[in-house]
Amino acid sequence: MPDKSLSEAVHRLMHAYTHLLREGIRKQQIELPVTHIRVLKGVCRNRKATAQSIAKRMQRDKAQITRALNDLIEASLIVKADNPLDRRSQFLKPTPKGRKVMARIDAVEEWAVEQMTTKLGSDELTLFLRVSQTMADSAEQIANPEEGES
Amino acid sequence: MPDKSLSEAVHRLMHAYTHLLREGIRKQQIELPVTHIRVLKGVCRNRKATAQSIAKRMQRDKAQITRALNDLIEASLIVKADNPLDRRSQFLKPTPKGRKVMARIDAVEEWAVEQMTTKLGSDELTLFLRVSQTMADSAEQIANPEEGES
DNA sequence: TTATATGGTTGATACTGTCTACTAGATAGA
DNA sequence: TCTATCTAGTAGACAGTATCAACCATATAA
Repeated sequence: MPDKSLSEAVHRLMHAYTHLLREGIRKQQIELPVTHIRVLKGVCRNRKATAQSIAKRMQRDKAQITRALNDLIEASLIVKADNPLDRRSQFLKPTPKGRKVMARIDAVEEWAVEQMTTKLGSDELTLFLRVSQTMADSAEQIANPEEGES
Repeated sequence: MPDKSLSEAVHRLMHAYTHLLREGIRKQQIELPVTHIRVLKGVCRNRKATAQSIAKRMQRDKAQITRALNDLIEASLIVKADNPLDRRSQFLKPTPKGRKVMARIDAVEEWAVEQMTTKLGSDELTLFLRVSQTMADSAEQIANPEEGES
């Protein structure tokens, strides 16, 4: 039973992946920490993204999201637009510059994934993804026992 | 091609797992951050563990390890013993108290893994582990292109 | 003996995650 | 309407994680 090693495997994988990603990002001269990149991705992927929706999607504290958004705005990568439905909140959308950076980040990420998966078959990768999702689902259900799913 | 989702999957899994683990640790009234636990594990698992060997095994900065070790010593969970082979370094070993805490941590980790893997077959889990190792290996090879293996 | 390398420590700093309190606006109920 | 309560976003504070550079003591090579 490889119980114990699961913990180490996840940590190691996460660490290795983050490093690889940062390496690629550094080479592309993109000056953003990984979290900011994930937030930017959230903004680019969803029309009508709000701070709240991104926080929910990423399962992160909204304070953290706000700070990342501020940095992204500071860097002119995204802008806020009024949300006519709720004056407390604003829609977020990438600037042209933001889209360009996003495209370069996508390329880097693709490269990183490629580096990591060269030795794997696509069936293995698919199963890996499915298993990760299942495990994350289970873990989240224990942690926040709501969202009845059965 | 589920390229993009690999990144999110790894992040999500890591986050979910860390939370689950911390939840279990908290319930057990163990007052240690996850990194310290991993270091303690390193000390317990290897006779003749040194700061250096643990840093290497965990692929973490030795400064981080030193600080974690200091906290563990402070908490009387481990002790240093002279290393007769090299007076600069010391062997690390758990105290009886440290072993007891380690046992409880093992139980928590087992529980966490169980929670996450109830919906999975052991074959899926095995493959998952193998795939993670392979990906981490590949990523590390890009990042530190040494340890020639071909 | 001198130069260099290594194990470990310390300081500084950046990134990540979380909690609390707060504001401004939304919403439901009396 | 007025009031209580809720929610979106912000700001402060702090813990945890990761990394880099300088340093000391010892080891090792030249």
